[in-house]
Amino acid sequence: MKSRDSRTINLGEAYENLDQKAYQIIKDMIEDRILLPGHKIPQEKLAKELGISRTPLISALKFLEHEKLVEVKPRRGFFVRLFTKKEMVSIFEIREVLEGLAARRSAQNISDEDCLTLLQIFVPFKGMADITDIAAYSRADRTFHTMITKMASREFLSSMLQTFNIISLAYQNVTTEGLIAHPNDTIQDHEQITQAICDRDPDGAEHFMKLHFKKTIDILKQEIDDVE
Amino acid sequence: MKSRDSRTINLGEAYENLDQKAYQIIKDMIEDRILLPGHKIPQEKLAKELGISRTPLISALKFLEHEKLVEVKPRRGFFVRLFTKKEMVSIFEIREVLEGLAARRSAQNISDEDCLTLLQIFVPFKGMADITDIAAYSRADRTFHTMITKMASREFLSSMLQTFNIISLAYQNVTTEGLIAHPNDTIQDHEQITQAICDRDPDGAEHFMKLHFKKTIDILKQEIDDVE
DNA sequence: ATATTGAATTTTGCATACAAAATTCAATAT
DNA sequence: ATATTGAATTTTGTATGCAAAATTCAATAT
Repeated sequence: MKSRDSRTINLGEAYENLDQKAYQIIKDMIEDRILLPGHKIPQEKLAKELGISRTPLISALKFLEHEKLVEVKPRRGFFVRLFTKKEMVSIFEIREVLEGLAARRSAQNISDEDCLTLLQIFVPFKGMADITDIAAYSRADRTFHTMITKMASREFLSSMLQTFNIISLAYQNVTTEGLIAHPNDTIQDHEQITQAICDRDPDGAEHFMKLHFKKTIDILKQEIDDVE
Repeated sequence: MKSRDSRTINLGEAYENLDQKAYQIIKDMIEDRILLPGHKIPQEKLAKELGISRTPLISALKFLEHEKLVEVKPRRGFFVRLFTKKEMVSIFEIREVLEGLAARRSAQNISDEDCLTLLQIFVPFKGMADITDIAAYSRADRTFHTMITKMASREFLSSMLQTFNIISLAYQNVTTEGLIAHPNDTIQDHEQITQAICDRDPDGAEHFMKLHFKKTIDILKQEIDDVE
C-alpha cells in the first residue's frame, strides 16, 4: 500500500555474507577433492586459510551437514562424509525419480535454443568407436544433467539435485572421474533423452532418464554383490 | 546395520547440542503455527525464551533456511517462509515421485507386524459416510505417510520427506488442517496403497501412491486457474 | 495533515573469549 | 616391548562484545 522508495532495493539483493562464501568454497573443495571423504575438517586452520573467523565457517559447515556432504561427530568435529555403495544406491534411486521428473518438465518447458545447446553437449563424442577421454566425457555428463535440472525450472528440484550430483562425485570408490557406467554404454542414453525432450515428449523423456539411472544402479548393485 | 565406532557408543548418540534442541523446537513452532508464515523471527527475544544465546539459535535457523522453511533476508533477519500455490505444486510433485519410491521400497521391506500397524491407522474412519473430524484424519494421514517413508529405510528419503511434509502443513491458504483433498475422497486411496504394500506389490504400491498425490496436485492446479 | 529528516534505538554479522571435552604424548609401570 | 596414566595441548560448544546496518520515532518543514 505504502509507496516505497528505491534506496535499498538492489543492494540487499546483491549482498553476500561470509557464510555463503565459505559454503561455496568448501563445497568446491569437496567436489575438487581437496578435502577428501572421511577426513576431518580443521576449523581453526581452514578459517585462517579463508581469512575468516570460526563463526561463519561453522555456519557453512552446518549447511553442508544438512546436505549430508559433511558429518558432525559431537565434540569431535566435522568430517567430510564417506558414502558406502549401499548409500550410493539410495542416492541414485532418488536421482532416478527426481531427474525423471526434471526430464518430464524440461520436455514441457524447453525453448528451441536450449534444445540446440543440449544437442551440442555430446557432439564431440558422437560416432567415436571408443571414448577414451573420460574426464571430458564426465564433464559433459555433468553439464547435461545440470542443464536438464535447471530447465525444469523448479527451485526445490534444482537445489536438491545439485547436492546429489556432488555426492555422486564425492563418492570415492568410483573408478573413473565420478562415472559409474562407461561412456560407451551411456552415450546413446543421452541421445535418447535429448531426443525425447526436444520432441517435447514428456513421457519418453522421463522414461529414458529413469532407464539411464537404472543402468548405473544395476552396476552398483552388482558391485555390492561381488564383494559379499 | 549401524556402523558407529564403538568407543563413544551411547554418549555420542545421546548427545544433543543446543543447536539441535533449538532446531527441533522452532520446527515444531512452525508446524504448530506459533510462528506464522511471512513473520519475522525475533532473534534476541526467541533466544531469551529458549534460554540460550543467539549462537545456537542462529545455527538452528540456518538449518531451517536450508530446508526452505525459513528465509533469510540479508541484514534484515530471518522470516518464516510463505509458499505460493505454484510452489506448493512443485512440492507435491516432488512428494509424488519420492513417496512413490518410498511406497515401492516399503512393499519390498515391510514386516508382518508393521503391516498390521499400517492397517490400523485408518480403521476409525472406515465405513463412515462422511468424515467430519478433519483434525483426527489429518493426524492419521501424517502418521500414514511418515510410516511408509520410515519403512522404506532410506536415510536420505526420510530426511527429505520429513521436511516436505512440514512444508505441506505450513502452507497457509489450505482450508482444512493441512489437507487439500477431502478425507471422503482420499480414504480409499489409503486403503489401496496399504493393500498393495501388504501384498508386497511394489509396482502397485508406487502406482497408487502417485495417483494419490496426483489428486491433490489437480486440486491445487484448479485453484490456481480459478484465481487467474 | 502529510512528507522529510535525522538522531536514538534495535538488530544483524562477525570476531573473540573461555570453560569443558577430547586428544596427544611423554613418563612410568607391567 | 607394550600398556597405563595423567599432565599439557588442542579443539569444540557456547556466550558475549561490538561496529555497521536497519528500523523507529519524534521533530520539523511542506
